[in-house]
Amino acid sequence: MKGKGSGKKERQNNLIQRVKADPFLTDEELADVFYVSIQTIRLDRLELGIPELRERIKNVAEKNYTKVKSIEGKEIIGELVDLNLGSNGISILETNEDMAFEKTNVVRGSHIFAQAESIAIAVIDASVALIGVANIKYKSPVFAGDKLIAKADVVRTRGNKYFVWVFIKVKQVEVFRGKFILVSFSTKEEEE
Amino acid sequence: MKGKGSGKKERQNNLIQRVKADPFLTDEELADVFYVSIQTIRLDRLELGIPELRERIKNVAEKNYTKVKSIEGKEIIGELVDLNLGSNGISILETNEDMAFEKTNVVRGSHIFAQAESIAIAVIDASVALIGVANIKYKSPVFAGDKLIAKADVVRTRGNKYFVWVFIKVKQVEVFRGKFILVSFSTKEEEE
DNA sequence: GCTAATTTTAGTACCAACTACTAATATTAA
DNA sequence: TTAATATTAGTAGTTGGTACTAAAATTAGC
Repeated sequence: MKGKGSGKKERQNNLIQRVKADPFLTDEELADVFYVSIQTIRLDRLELGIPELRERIKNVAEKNYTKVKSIEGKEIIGELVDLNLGSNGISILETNEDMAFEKTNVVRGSHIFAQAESIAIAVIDASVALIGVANIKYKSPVFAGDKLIAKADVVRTRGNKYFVWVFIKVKQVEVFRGKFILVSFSTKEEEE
Repeated sequence: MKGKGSGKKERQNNLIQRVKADPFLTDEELADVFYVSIQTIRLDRLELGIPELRERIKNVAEKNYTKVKSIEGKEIIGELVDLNLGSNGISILETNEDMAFEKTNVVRGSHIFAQAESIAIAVIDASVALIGVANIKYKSPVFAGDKLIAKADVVRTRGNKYFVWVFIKVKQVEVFRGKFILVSFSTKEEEE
């Protein structure tokens, strides 16, 4: 056996890793990496079902194109399953490992907060709403993959202030509760 | 003049819009859209400095590749500019319109919360930290483009509980304050 | 209306990064 | 040493282009 990690199997395993780590490598570059010919790389890709460079790039572009939008562009975090304006609402958020800390797989608090904030804003019957105060408590850690069910209830309204309670549960177990005081702005035009 | 929005200028303006809206269109498809030849589309792209399909896809892929990571993969939100473990820390977060509500340009509370949570976790000297309770207040709205400066101070430590205050300011004006009670887990191996 | 300028098409050669295929050469195993 | 497996070489064809030349169509100016 030769110096590198020779042998077909090893090379193919490494190839999978390489391509996953950097999908922007051409067959030629990969051939250089593994000290084999382009043809060998192509045979490997064929056997492993790895698409060609352009396909890979396209996949990354397409996946992320919608992904980015759904993360930062969405006005509501989680899926709204029930909503009675001015009264209550329910939203569901499926968590995944991208939302969690690498080491522990525990979902970052901000994602849970985002769902809660989002449903709280959605439930009040005002065009523009902002959080004034929030009093929140994380009761137990949420792990990647957990399905979060958030219930929001408007408990009081006073002028442009709304008091909303939000409870989030995972499999009937409460993992978060928060009291939000939302303030709705009158849409005053352009004030610098 | 013909039916569609004929004229070079109009077509080119529309072309810019089209390509921006969907970067995955080939010259051929664009030619069909505007009822002109492929050559015309290519001249237009040349004049407008619009790169070819593959370049566009690559750009989307590359931009989002790092972008997605920086949004959801990052362990710390904002840039850590000062950190004294167990005592205090400062982070800076540049906001943009992606973080804000479309209508009002007001930055979503969850982003501010995320910065605060993140610096609070960073500042305590424990490998794994989770929020137990947070008592927070948004003092005035933050607009897209504002630079958020977050200061965290550990005010008390009791067993595995840490009490951290976080203040966030925009141009010396306080926009957020929050009291976090963080709980550090002893890294118990694999408990299902 | 007629010429000149502009715009649009057509057509060719060439490129990158492939696929799909055939065939030869190395390497390894029995 | 022969058979099986793995690797390399080489050709033709594909997509979605660039870069270029040249002809045809359209429009503007007078």
